[in-house]
Amino acid sequence: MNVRQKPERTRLSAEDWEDAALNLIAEQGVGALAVEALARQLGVTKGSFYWHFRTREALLQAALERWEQYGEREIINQIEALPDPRERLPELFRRVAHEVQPHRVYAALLKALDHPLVVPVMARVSKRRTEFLHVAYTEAGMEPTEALNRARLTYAAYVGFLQLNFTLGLPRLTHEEFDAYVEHMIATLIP
Amino acid sequence: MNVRQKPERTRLSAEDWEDAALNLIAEQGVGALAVEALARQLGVTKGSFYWHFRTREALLQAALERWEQYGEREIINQIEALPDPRERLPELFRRVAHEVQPHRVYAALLKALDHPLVVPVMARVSKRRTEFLHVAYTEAGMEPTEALNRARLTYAAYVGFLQLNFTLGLPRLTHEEFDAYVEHMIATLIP
DNA sequence: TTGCATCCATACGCACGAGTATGGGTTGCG
DNA sequence: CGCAACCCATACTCGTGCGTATGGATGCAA
Repeated sequence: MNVRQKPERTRLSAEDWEDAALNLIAEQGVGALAVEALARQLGVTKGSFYWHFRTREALLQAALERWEQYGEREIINQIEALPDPRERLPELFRRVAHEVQPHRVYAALLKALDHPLVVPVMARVSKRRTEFLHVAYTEAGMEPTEALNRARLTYAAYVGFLQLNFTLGLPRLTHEEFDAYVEHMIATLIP
Repeated sequence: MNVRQKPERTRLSAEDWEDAALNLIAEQGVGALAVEALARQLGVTKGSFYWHFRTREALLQAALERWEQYGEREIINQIEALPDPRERLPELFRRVAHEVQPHRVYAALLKALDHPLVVPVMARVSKRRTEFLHVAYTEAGMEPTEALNRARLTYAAYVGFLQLNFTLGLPRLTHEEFDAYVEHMIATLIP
């Protein structure tokens, strides 16, 4: 029903603008989020935009909220369904490693941590994920204090890898090398 | 009225501009690097700037080169002087953890990885440091392949920690918690 | 069909920051 | 002393991107 492709542009909704904004952020970063550029991409003009949103910041705000809520139902929920707690962490690592697309926005927002609207969102998301890791490590048999530090270390490694390999594109890893790296992470970080 | 209050220096050199640029980058990011803002901070006007540099990009380029060359003689050289290879990695971790200031520019550049001038610099610096870790892990008794992955993991953890705690300011760690985290890193990542 | 809300186009104002033109002041040196 | 080379101030131009004003087009309900 909702056939919204590039050639066939019916009327737009606020959600369409938010999705387009997230795509643009994922590809070119928060700094590249300009209303006229987005309008061109959607096949309309600024007049449309300023009917749906009061300002550019409002769009960013809405897009971030949308992304955060969408992220609620992410891999974490599937992982928690696994019966054996000891299976969860390795499985989490492997899944995260092979789901490339969802991390693009996160990597882009990581580079926009100077923007006031981005900071609280990233703080919440990162906190939530780190806490999940904390619980997972505890359930895997670690004592709480050590589990917390391990969770921080793990998440830092994730974030750093995103920056280095994703954004910086260094080093260029083949599939085999990448898989070996993931297995090395698992062997090193999971007791 | 003597308008020039802060520095005694009445005439500026290109190096003065580059240092000021690096300070501004460390505090407010690459995006905040504006010539008129810098000029105000230095107590002069644009006229001075465009005598020393042809363009804004030229200043950024020069500042990055200056930072990279300054970074050559960093902690790494001191660490290599340690006689016992097994002592080097723990000592490196502890020193890096307590030298806060030199990481500010690196953290800021991490958020500017979409800028064409920043990417090659960061690629070189990160590559150099990772290779140093690779050698260090090898000398500590690891086999080369595992040592390389461990080096990548370690450096990713460093980068991620920078982003999360430095830029995002999360979580707020006390000195004791931070030291405990560092020791946990050492125990986990160093064989 | 009429009337109203929704959605968009066109044309503008305006702030901000990069870069230019040009002249004045300062310093070193013969 | 005097003259360059050097350093900086003032006053512009110009492109870009946000936001506004206003009217036209489209869909839906009565």
